[in-house]
Amino acid sequence: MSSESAPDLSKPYEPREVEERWYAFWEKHGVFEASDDAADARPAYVIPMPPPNVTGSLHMGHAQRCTLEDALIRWYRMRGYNALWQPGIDHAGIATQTVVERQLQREGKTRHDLGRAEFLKRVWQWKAESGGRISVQQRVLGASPDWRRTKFTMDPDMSRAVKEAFVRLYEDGNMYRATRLINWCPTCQTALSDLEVESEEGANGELFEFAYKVDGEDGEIVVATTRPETMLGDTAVAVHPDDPRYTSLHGKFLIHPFMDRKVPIVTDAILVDMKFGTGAVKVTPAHDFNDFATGKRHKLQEINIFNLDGTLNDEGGPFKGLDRKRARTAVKKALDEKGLARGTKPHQLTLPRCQRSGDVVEPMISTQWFCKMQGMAEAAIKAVKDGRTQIIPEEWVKTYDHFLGEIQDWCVSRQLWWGHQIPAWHGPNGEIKVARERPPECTEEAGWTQDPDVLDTWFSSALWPFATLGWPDKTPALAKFYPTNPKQLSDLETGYDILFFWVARMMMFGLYFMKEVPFRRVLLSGLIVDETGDKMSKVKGNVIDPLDLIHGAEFTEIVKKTLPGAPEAEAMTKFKKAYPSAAAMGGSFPAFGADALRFTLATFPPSNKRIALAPKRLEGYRHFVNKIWNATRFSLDQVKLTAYVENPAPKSLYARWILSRFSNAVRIANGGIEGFRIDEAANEAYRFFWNDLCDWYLELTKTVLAEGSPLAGQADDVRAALAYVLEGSLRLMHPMMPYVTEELWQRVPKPASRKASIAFGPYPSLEVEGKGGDPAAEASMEIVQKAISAARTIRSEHEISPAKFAPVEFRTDSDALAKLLGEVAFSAKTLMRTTDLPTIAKVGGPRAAGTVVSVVATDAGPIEVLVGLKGLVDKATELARIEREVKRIDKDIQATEKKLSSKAFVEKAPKEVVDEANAHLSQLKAARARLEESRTLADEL
RNA sequence: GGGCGGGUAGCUCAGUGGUAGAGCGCUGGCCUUACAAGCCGGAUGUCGCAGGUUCAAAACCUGUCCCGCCUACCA
Repeated sequence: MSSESAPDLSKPYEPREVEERWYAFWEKHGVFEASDDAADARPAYVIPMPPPNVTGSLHMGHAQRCTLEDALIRWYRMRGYNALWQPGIDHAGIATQTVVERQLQREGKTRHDLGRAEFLKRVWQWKAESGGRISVQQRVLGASPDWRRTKFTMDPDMSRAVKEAFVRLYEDGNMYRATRLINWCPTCQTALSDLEVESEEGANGELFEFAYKVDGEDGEIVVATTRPETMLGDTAVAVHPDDPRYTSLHGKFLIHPFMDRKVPIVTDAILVDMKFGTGAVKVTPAHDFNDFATGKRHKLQEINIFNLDGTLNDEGGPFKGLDRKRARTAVKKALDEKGLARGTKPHQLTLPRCQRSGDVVEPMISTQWFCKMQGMAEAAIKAVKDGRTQIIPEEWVKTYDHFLGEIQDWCVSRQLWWGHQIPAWHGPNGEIKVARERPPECTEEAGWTQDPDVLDTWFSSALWPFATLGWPDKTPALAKFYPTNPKQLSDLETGYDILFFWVARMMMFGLYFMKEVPFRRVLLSGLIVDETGDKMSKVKGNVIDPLDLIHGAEFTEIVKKTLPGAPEAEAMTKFKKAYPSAAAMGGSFPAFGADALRFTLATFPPSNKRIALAPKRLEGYRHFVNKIWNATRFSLDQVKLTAYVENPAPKSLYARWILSRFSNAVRIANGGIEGFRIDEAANEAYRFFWNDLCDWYLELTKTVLAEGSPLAGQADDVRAALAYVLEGSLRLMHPMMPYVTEELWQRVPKPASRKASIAFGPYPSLEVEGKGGDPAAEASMEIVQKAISAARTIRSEHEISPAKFAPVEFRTDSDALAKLLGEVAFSAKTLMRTTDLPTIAKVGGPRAAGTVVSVVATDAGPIEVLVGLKGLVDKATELARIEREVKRIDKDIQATEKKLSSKAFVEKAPKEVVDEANAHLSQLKAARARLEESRTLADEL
């Protein structure tokens, strides 16, 4: 790295150039590469990356995945693991097909005009041109997967795995074809799995009532429905067997008003709730899940009234050709004209909608492929119960168990063209053969055709953890990275929203095909929402592109993307409403940089289900990045760090203290990342670096290194510790902030044993950096900090200008404390801004006129911090302050006395709690006495 | 309807039995020569509500209200 290309440290941190440069460097040095080599003795660790959709472009969810997974993978890598982050892209069946169909639409064509083969060519062409843009964007975030191993779920080897899996399931009797009621999306024209149906709650609908006339006699039965058009497919009306209102009608028939058929009255205690509505239910077995079951119980006819596009077919009689919505109106009108309508009531209903198209899903009878789930689900539940896979946070275990406990068979076939075509061949006489390759006897000439359907996108996703490693072949990668023994670490990190879609299915298939769980831990995190807590969606215009946060963007540019086509003013209003803190930033986002974005995303605990993205928060962490930048500059330029000292063993307090604080930070950070509490690691790094290192240590360093400092003898200690801690801090933060840490780490003094990149580690460890806790140094420094803070507070409260210097005195009866304060007096002088070195005296001596006292309680006894106010502060202000103080203390005294007067407390509470309370009380009383004294002294101001 | 989670400072959230915390915001003072993207101070809470257990509850128990999310076929 030539120094010419590196940015000038004296300027504020500019992320973009730095980020691009280091990413290229990492790729060049093969930082991300994992090894399959059986001879490689390093322990293995793997994270299968949730493959983003090929149609996708980077959104905040991806940024969150990248951040958390990259932090984990870098941490393991730095600790010497053979760490594989397996990247990939998902072919995203429906989504991709829709995109390309829309493209065709603009050319005035449909996929049917092209034919299957041509259409698929177009999709592949599209994929080659615009698919996978996302992996470029992931690089911007600093993601470090082993790109050489990128898999696309439609790659030939993935297809082979899919076929293998399907055939094995079929051969084992777990994949079967059946005709039953399934969820059908008329827009996508395909079957859907239960999971792909979303229910929209609280839609305002109505309950329409109408009458069926009884056949052969007077009388009628009134039924209620939210979907009047389905009455065209009614093949029964059900009543409760015990309902006295209808006893006389049992076994009789009703006249269908539009169709030439009689509708039987059946009794069914399962379907019918006597108390609801009229107690009579119309039964449409072909278009309602309950009715379907009822139909099976009573052997009712199943009449499908819809075409695949949702229009009425021949069974719709006079209404044939109408779509569902218009048919509803027409049927109601026709019933009314026949005098059968019996009014409507408002009714709240939940609409099942297709996850992709948003169209209302229609239950249809259809022949599909199903995968048996129950056995696999039980195994998957057991694996978590056994602890073979741990779900973190644990609260999700219940949800996981609940879902798998009630799971239905998985409808895996889709009537699409884009996807893995089902490896089954249909013969001329209805025979079916399932095979890895077309069986030789199943020729087209002999009338055999391959099943036209493709598999649910999630089918290939479910094979991801082992298919990407070469399964069904026994590859070295599979042996090394699939966690067949508990020592092979493997984590699956993702949003909880795909726990069922993906995680549970991987668990089931992993156990089924590999006989062992696909990962040792499942790490679930929350969903990123806008600043007001709303889900990000195109409609709401609140989607933020992570790249705009990283590189900066004008709001006018952003809103063109959030609500394309909408008037700018409207889009801007929505955007600013969704992000109030952005609105306060003016007209644009500055370039926050990838590190700031990552750090922000890293600070949310996984228990946080909704992560509100506040641009203001990013700003705070951008400041932090800059703080690191400046602190490093100061260390290099001012402190003149040139040498690195391994295992420093300083004698002086400050150096001992910062090493101890650092070791504490190292322990917390390691514990945090290990337990998937990256937020704890990030917060501790932030706190340590800013508060301990910058606010205290670097300030103290200045006093040690000041010209003519009596502390000059500590200079070597202080420098050695700083070099050690600074280099270590950068490594500590690298998993969360890869770029700035690399940029700075390259410049700081470091041991010769370090490799070319900070990414190679080592990560600060419990054994090295984390072992040096120094409780004595921490205790001493705490006292010093408290004493200095006390003086500062007094100065501030009395509004003594920093330009003016005040006399300060420390008083203590403890020799140890006196010694300590004597040692740090010179530093304290600067930090408290006093004219002369603070004097050290015994408690109880005479106090100068106009002196205010603050007491710092320590284990070795109290330290009184005396600040002379004479000539600096006016008397009235001082007296008023004393009054306020007296009031506060009196209140505290009362409360404490009351507590101590309680017999129960004194007798039952642990001794140390009682002692503490007593100590507290005596301190309060002493403080009270000093205040009285101060009042007298104030008179002399 | 069932399940899960949450209600703590203005905001976003930590905090699972011992004197209420952080960041941001607010506020007073400082251009103290690394950083004003900064430094030194300060204020702020009936810890949703009501009971209970306990010497002691934000935390544990019961009830209740509100808010999310997941799930379900009330016609």
